[in-house]
Amino acid sequence: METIEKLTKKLRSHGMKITPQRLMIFKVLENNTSHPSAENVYKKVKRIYPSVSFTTIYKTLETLRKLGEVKEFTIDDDRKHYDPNTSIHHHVICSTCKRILDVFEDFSPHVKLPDSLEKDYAVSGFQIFFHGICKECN
Amino acid sequence: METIEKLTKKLRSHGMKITPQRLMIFKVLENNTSHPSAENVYKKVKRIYPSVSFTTIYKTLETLRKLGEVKEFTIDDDRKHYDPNTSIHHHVICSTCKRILDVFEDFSPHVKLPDSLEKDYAVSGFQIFFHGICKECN
DNA sequence: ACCTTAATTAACAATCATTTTTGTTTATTA
DNA sequence: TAATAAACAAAAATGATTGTTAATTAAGGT
Repeated sequence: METIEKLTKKLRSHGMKITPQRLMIFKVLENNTSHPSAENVYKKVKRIYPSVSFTTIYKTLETLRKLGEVKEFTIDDDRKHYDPNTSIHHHVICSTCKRILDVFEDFSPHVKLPDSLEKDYAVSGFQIFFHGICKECN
Repeated sequence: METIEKLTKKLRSHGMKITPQRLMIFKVLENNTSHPSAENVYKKVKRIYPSVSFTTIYKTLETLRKLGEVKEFTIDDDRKHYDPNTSIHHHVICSTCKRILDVFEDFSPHVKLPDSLEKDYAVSGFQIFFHGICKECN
């Protein structure tokens, strides 16, 4: 995701409007490496903007996806997750704590994969997801 | 000038807005063959829209000119006149009553020109103006 | 040249028109 | 049952327009 400044320019250039709701959602996402679901975003935004609606979260995330500012993916359950880092990389979900971690190169140093790696070749939007066990849970 | 309906569409397609002031000015101009000055338009609009400002008249006439909806010309004094008929034609000003009349062909049947025609070859924006005497004044 | 006067334009804050966005409610999907 | 989308009226965002005031331009008169 671009900086919020550039993002607002992008909105303008597309005839879209800059609203406090959107700015809050941008702030929650920027530099966010936790791969939040819509609900995660909703709860965080709600803290500082209590009247925000869930529908607005959905719509804004869809807007960001269309603008190419976030990647959308499904990995653990039936909910969508959002990643403001749009560079090509893969994800590993920890079988124990269910945290989702980024794998940028072969295997990220932050992630410890078990020897008997259970590769799950679910392909979704050119992204491959792995199941593993993270450092903290090992 | 186009019909008001088409004109509003043209405004829209240019990202311009339809305001009551503009609609009044359009109505005053449509099918108007009196070649009004800005002041003429102002006075007519003011009757039904008393709070309208002179500046708005000027700006709207300039807008219409830019959109190619009126022809602007000067003929008698130092004031500009506006003609919603944008087809190519000439104008005759009556030396006596100062009315401006259209000359579409060689000489319009509506205009009686004196034998000793004093042609005034003032060229302004591809229009040629003549001085003559109209039927009523002859 | 200078002064008046009238026509037109410029600057700019306040208002308006219009489209987008929001949020409620209701549907759909899995 | 939970997650997401659709529909639509109400609200907000925003750029265009308006109107006030002040500046400019141009012509004529003294």
